[in-house]
Amino acid sequence: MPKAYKPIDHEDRIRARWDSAKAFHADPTRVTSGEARPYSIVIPPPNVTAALHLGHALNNTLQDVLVRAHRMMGYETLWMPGTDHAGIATQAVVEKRLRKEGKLKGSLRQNYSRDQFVADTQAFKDEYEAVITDQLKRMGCSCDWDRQRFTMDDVCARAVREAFFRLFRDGLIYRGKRLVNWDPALQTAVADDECEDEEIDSFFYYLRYPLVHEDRQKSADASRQQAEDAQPVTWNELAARGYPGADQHPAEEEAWVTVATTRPETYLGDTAVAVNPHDPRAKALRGLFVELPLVGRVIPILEDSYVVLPKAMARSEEEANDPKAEFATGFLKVTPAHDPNDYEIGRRHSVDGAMQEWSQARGRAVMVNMFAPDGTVSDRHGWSDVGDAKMLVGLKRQDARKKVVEEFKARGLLEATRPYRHSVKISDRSKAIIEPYLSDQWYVKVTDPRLAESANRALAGRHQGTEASRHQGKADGDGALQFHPARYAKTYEQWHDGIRDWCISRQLWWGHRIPVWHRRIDLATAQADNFFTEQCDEALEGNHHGCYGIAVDVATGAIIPPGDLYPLDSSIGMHRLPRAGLIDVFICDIVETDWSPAGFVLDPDVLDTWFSSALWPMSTMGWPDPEQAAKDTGIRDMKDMLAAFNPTTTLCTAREIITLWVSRMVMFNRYLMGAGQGKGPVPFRNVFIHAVIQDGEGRKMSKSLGNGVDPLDIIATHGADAMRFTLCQMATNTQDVRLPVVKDSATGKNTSPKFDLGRNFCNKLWNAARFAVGILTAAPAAASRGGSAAPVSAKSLSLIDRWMLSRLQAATAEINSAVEHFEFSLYAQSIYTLLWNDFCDWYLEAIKPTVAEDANQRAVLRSVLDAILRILHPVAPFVTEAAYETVGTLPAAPVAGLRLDAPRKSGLLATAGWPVIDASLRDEAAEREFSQLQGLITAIREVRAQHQVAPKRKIVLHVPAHVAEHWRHHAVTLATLAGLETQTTDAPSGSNVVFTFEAREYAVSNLADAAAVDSGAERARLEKIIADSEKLIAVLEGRLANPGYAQKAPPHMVQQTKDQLAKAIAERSAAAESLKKLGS
RNA sequence: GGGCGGGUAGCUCAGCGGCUAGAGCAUUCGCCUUACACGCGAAGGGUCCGGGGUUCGAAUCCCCGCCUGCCCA
Repeated sequence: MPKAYKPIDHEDRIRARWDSAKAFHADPTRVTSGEARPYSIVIPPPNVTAALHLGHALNNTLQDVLVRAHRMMGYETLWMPGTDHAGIATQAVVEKRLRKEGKLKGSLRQNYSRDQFVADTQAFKDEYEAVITDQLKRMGCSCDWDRQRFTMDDVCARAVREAFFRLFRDGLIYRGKRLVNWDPALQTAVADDECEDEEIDSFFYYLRYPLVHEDRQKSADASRQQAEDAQPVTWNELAARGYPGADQHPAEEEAWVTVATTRPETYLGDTAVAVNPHDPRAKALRGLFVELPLVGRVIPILEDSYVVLPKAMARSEEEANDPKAEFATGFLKVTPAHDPNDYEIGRRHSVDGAMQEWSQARGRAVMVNMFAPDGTVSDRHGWSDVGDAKMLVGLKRQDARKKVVEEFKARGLLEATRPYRHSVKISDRSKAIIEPYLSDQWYVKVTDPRLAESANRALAGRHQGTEASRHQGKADGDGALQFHPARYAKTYEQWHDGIRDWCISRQLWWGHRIPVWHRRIDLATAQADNFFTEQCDEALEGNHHGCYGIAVDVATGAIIPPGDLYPLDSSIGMHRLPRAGLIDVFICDIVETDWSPAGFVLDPDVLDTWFSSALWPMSTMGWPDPEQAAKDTGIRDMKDMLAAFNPTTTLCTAREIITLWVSRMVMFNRYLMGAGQGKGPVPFRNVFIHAVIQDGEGRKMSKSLGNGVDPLDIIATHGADAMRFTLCQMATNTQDVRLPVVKDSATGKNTSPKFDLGRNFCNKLWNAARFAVGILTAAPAAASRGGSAAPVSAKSLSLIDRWMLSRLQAATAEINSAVEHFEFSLYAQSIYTLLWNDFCDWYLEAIKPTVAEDANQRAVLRSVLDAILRILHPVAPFVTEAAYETVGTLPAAPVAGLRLDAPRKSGLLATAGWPVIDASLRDEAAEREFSQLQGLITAIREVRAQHQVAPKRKIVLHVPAHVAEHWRHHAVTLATLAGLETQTTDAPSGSNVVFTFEAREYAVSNLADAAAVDSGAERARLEKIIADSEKLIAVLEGRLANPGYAQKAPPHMVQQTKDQLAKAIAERSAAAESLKKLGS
């Protein structure tokens, strides 16, 4: 074995051995046959948008630790790998790339073919999927690579279509016109989590809207000419109506109200002005209208308590302290199609009251959409009464804003402009400002109890009310889900309590096409238009395989049952003529029928990426048709995967994913699997949420900050194991962990000094193994390979060997518990202490003089080293496997109580048995005795260091006569580790140093050739001992002097304190005695 | 606004009712002691954020405050 462990010399070779042995291939039949218990994890599929970063490295390292440990523990272990198509992210990246390459100019939709774009993106995906897979392999991830999936491959696509179909059929997917977050650059709806809030410096604009009377009679039949119909209201009249402050204005002039807005351009879409009912001006305004300048639209004034009262009118301190009160005028322009709050106001008031009356009387829309999908002002998407505002049409939002402000100013209607800092929503992908936009979208009705409520019922600990409910629950998958750390269950639960329906359509090209065909038809002409084909009838009646249709009344939005649509007249055996009216017919088709000959159009949109991700624990295992999946992939045992591995054991992910992904997987798995209807099994029993890695300043690692660390750079410089060990060591149960980032001056790449820890540790292991191999090669542990020698019994072993086995037993127990409880940092800490401090610093040093002669000791050395390699393997798979290539060939002599099962595949450590160590090997007496020995050795070393005794010099230890017999048993160890020539009970003659150990006086002599002993240093040393003892004595005496202590503290505590005090006093007097001698 | 973390040695973190509060890195001193200088031996270094309370006893539990980070609206 070479002197230093160089990862680069081993990692590729080791990986190739694992691959060729199919060491990580999971066999579902071993589970279904009952031969082995399952352990399974599905990888959170990385986006194919970019290479993996350090967060992925952490996430995947932790999964691999779990997976490797359980594989060794004998579970049939599956780690399912794969990647995610990441719709919007990937589309944005590819679009940007095409522009950079000059292949795309202007609008993607108008200047590029959809098929070509999908092909380009597919190529991009192939490229990055390969990069990602390579990265995972380099990290040592023990995934079942033969089963790798992609969220858009055939198997997963079938799952998506089937899930959509079932949800659609069961009424859990619907289409609706709602206000969504619209990205005008990418021209698609985006989810809240695809946006960020950003503070910007902007303005509040104060716009005056002239008050008018509406001329009902004329307007009813001539709404286009409202401008002329409306009659101005004067201040005089307002004063007469009791409007406070109206008399401050010239009596005959036209009156107005002032609205405050940060987005003046949206006034084109205003359909009301709202005032708080508690506003003293409200009453005087009842029945009045305002007229929008330029547009000429006359809109009602309505009362809604959502409106913030101006500070001066605040009725409570709370209202006065509302930062908006500072800027409010008390009048709110209501733009339902372009603001979420206004949308709600619009909805509230279009049910009854002023707005309903207004909209019905005039046939006006409450929602006026004045933007095109690209964010320019448009009169073609729901805005018709343009009037004199024609000049604004076609302008971008910013330009429109300028123009509107200018026009108001020119008319004396701009009252003021005040600087205001507020936050706006920015699209993550395009950085465009999000526009609330009214559009037709598909929704999953997650608010249905069969989904959201089912997800919460899955939580463990929720159903502890009654024995019956708990019992009943388990069978359903209720109560089967557990979070680690447990506090995250709250996040999950609260999310479902406040959940809103999930918008699943995206106006993108990259993704799963929504499998719905649409046709709008007038029932009056339906028969003539050949609408009622047999196929169509069957779809609407739900009789056509793989097709399910619904008809929606365009006017009311209500679903029309097929029976109502064209009732069958049984007397003549034919359909009667259908009723009249416009209907929308939607046919969900997952057998890929071409409905275009029947006049249908396939929905152009794709599904939100999370829709396919939500099916991941099912789709990767062949749902809904495992037999077909087996045929498609050529993997025969694919048909058994669901039965063997779903529910999976654990999902390993980050915090923000709880709402995005965890929730949806639970809902879908429970709805679509097993008993279904929300009563099916959970997709995983445990959710482990790990920390987020930040840089040294507590900032997120990001490309724009340039503070990211590339896992491949660390693997290149430190090795995969070093990276993994360090990441594990950092993985505590807190929310985030910091990793100081520095730029390597040689390479210019980001790295962190923390990774040295892992590298040093791997090298330490390598050298310990190398040393042991040297010893065991010279003199094997057992006479012959595979010899039937009886196991070495701990009873026949030396103290040092019993101590080592005891330490190994304790550490293994600690690690077993750490694995079970997701305590990765503790795992790393335990193995570090075991290997470095116990095994290397003490055990290997202590056995040097004896191991060549002691076959039993060699048996222990061989076994302990083997066990260490095994328990370290999940964290550092490469270096342990590499060491095992040699260690595994050494003849072994078994140690009683320590079971080390042979590897299952090709002699690979990765498939070897996890050490099973009998509790009887725990030897507390040996630990106590050895720790005392360590104490004396340390005390001697301290004196040596203090007196600058040459490291190679052998010194003489003078021990008190009554403990001489005791230390004689440890003479060899003492001599080796403390550098003794001999130990004696004789008093030192000549130059020497006296020291105390366990309150007894010892001495060392022969420290130097010259007789000089530095009495100053010795004095300082003793004085420090005295000072420390005194500090301790004061503390302990104080504790005992406290009357409550003796009475209330447990007796063993009191006794312990007394013992400590006695010891401290003895320590102090011994040191004082020595000091006195030194002084004389 | 609601929820959840963190504040302990110069740095990164353990400890979460009772060890004179620990580890790694960094620092200082001495060593190329034939496994390892990616190493060995030794040392120095802390009003455990502040203030109250509970308790015989608080870094640890409770309350208030300050700072800091994240998630969801």
